[in-house]
Order: sequence, then C-alpha cells, then structure tokens
Amino acid sequence: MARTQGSHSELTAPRIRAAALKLFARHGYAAVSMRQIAKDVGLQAGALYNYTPDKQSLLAELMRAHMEDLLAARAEAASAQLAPLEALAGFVRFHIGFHIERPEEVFIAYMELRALEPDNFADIEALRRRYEDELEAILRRGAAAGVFAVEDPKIATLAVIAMLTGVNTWYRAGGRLSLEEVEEIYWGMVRRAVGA
Amino acid sequence: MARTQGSHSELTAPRIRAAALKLFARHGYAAVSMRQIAKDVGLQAGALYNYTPDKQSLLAELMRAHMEDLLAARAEAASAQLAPLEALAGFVRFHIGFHIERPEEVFIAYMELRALEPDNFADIEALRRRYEDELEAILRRGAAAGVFAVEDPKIATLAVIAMLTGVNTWYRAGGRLSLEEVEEIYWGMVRRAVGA
DNA sequence: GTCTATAAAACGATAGAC
DNA sequence: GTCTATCGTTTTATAGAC
Repeated sequence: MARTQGSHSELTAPRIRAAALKLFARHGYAAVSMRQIAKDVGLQAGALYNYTPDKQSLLAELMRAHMEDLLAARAEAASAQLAPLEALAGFVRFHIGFHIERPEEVFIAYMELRALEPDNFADIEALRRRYEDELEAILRRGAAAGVFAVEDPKIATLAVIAMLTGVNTWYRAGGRLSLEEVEEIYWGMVRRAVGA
Repeated sequence: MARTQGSHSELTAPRIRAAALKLFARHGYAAVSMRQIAKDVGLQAGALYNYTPDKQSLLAELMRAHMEDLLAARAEAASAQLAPLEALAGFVRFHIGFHIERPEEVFIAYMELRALEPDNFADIEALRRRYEDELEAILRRGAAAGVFAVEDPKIATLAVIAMLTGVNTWYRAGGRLSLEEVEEIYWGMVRRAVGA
C-alpha cells in the first residue's frame, strides 16, 4: 500500500495529458511552456520527459487520440445502415453531441493543425478526412436516391460540418437551450439546407 | 530624390503590418517572434519599436483594422433597404466575397482572440457582435414577415456565419469552382436552411 | 529611423543524484 | 520516476551611437 519515491507513474501520464489539453486549449500550443504544464501537474519540468520525447509529440498524441476517439464513436453510432434522411439526422446529432462533450479537444484539433510538424499533420488530416467522408457518403446516397437536393456533395459536407462544429463556439451547458433543443434546431436547418 | 538614412518610414509601417499579418496567420501569434517580423521586413528587431509599443499592440491593431474594414464594407454594401430575402442574399454574397479576399486577416481574427489581453479582446468582440447583429436583424425581419422559418434567429445567425466563414478553410482561387459558383451554392443552402 | 549591443527573463531539453 | 541544476538558445524590450 505504501508508495515509495516515483511509484505513481500510472497516474501521472493521464494527468500530464489533461494539463496539456487544458493549457493548449486555453492559451495555444506555442504559448504554453513545458514548465507551465509541469507546474499544473505538480512536477518539475524535466520529469515530463519521462512521458513524452518532446513537446510536439505531446500535442500530436492529444490530437491523434481525439480523432481516433471520434472515428471509433462514429463507427459505433453508425453501425446500423439507415435510409439517407435518418442517417443524416443521426450524423447531425452525433456530431453535435460528441463535440460538445469535448470542447478542449475540438478546439485544439481545429486550431493547432499549423503547429504540427509535417508527418503529424498528414496523419491527423487523414483521420479528419475519413470522418468527413462519412457525411459525404450519406449526402451522396441521399442525392442519388432523390431525397436530398445538394448541388455539390463535397461542398455541402464541408458547409454542414462547419455549421455544426460552430455550436462549440457559443453553447454552454445550463444556458437558454438544452443540448437536445440545440440538436433539434440544427437538425432542422441541416435538413432544409440539403433540400430534404 | 536621394534618400538619407532612415528617411523611408512612410513605407515601413505598412510593410511591418503586412509581414506581421502574414507570419501571424501562418504560424500563430505566439509562435512568431519580433525578430522574424523584422527579418521579413529587412530591419533589426529593435527598429520595430519605432512603429508599435509592443507585440500585443501590433496584433490588436491588425485585428481592429480588419473588423472596422468589415463593418465599413458591410455598411456600404447594405446601404439600400431591401426585402428580407434580397437582404439575406446580399449578406451571404458579401460575407463570402469579403472573407475570401482576406484569408490572412480572417484567420487571425478567428484564431488569435485568445492571444488578446482583456481590453483588446473586449474591443474586438464588440465589433464582431455588431457584425453578427446585421445578419440577425435580417433574419428577424424575415421571420416577422413570415418569409423565413427560423426557430431561433440568434442561433440561425451563428449557424449561417459559421457555415459561410467555413468557405475560407477550403476555397482556393483557380480551383474547381469560381467564387460566383461558390456564392451561388452557399446562397442556396442558406436560403433553404432558413426556410425561405 | 535604424543600427549594434545588451539586459533580464524564459524557453526546450538533458545530466546525474537519489 | 522525480528531483536539482544547468546548457545553450531564444525571447521581448530598451539604451545609446549614428
């Protein structure tokens, strides 16, 4: 039961990730020092390097984990093959719900792409592209079936995702609208926007 | 005609702003040093302080100028009082056109808000709010007249602006679609989204 | 108005004791 | 695994010569 010096590492790694996540989201990757992260965790700066080879890897791992969480959650939510209208409704609600639950990860994933070195950037972009393809496939299916009227499925995909992700810029739990009401309002706008 | 030492200051100020704009947009405010900006202009770092009291003011002035340009251009474009449908079409085309012409300013204005000190942040936020109010007023007028079906004009405002500003993340001049085609596609989505 | 030089502090990352 | 200490570099900003 008694812990000796340095024995609680299995708790330290997630605490470092949590501190980096919070500070990167709040101040930006470039503006946050390793010393600030260490102080937030209660360590000296040098100790961080037992958990990450460098600052860049810490950022890249946060972003990779977020994108993989997103794809895994989406794969589960979309396991059933639905008609285009129901599939689109499911995507809209999934996207809003998932993103609202993780405002810090979402903020970093969209704002710190330019802070990634080329290899990390390519990895994260590929994951993001896979996610966008999920929505694009729904819109193409619906357009082919004649239930959606989208002039350009790729642009409609990007437009819908931009609109939905924008919820994160203003929604606050406990505000005027519940999450369910927000999802309903956005679903209405998306449904009409794609001519369904 | 011959210039003596230090005589070309009237050209230096805009060159500093242009360099800061380019570098802040590309790498982020915190990641750009005064030395980098000076090198881009062809100066030593200390010379920049003849033009700005500090780095923060340089960012704040870039953002303020952008927001004031936006409001002035919008005021001119919207000088005529139109019916809600035509006013909305005008706003959509104005927003896309203005933002596409200034990708660096737009990127900074959205990404570097957190880098602003509190007083500067409040100033910029107030300007942004004035711009959003222009669209909200159009949506409220249209809803009151029964030509739009928006459940919540404030949320619809934020949703439309997020969607339109998202064009900047993917549009490149010379690509598959002309700017006019893009404006037309987005106008179609916005028009349907608001139930017009 | 720009230069060189520098002050004072902070940066990422490492070495070695424990 | 974390500490103290430090290396080598870079940072913002200023001082004073020209």
